[in-house]
Amino acid sequence: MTNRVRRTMPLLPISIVMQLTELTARQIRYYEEHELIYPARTEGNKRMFSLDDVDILLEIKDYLDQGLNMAGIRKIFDLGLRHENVKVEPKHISDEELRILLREQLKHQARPYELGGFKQSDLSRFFH
DNA sequence: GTTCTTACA
DNA sequence: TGTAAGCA
Repeated sequence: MTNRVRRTMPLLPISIVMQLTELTARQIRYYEEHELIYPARTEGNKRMFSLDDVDILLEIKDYLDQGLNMAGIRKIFDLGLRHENVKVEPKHISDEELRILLREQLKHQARPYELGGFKQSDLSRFFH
């Protein structure tokens, strides 16, 4: 079984995802509504989330903590700035790729300081 | 008991 | 976003 299948396989009910991400059911459904995640459905119409979904939700939570609203988050995803992690095996990452990854990581970790004190309304200006 | 949709504050 | 109603 490929890793991709493992990550995209719908396995988790919303209750588990809530604990894993510390997001409310309302929020999780809201992000699905905005097409940031695409959970599968059971015969009984229950949502089933994949590990990829959880990963994306955790990333969304990061942006939320940084004060971004839906508009800002959507912009980041649409722009393809998403941290599409673990897509490559660590062994196959070249030194150059590793430098780029670390640079991106530092860039994002630095964001809280750069944006400290700003309110959601302020931040949204950069994503309108 | 849990999740779903819809709707209101 | 939280919460409540009415279902499945």
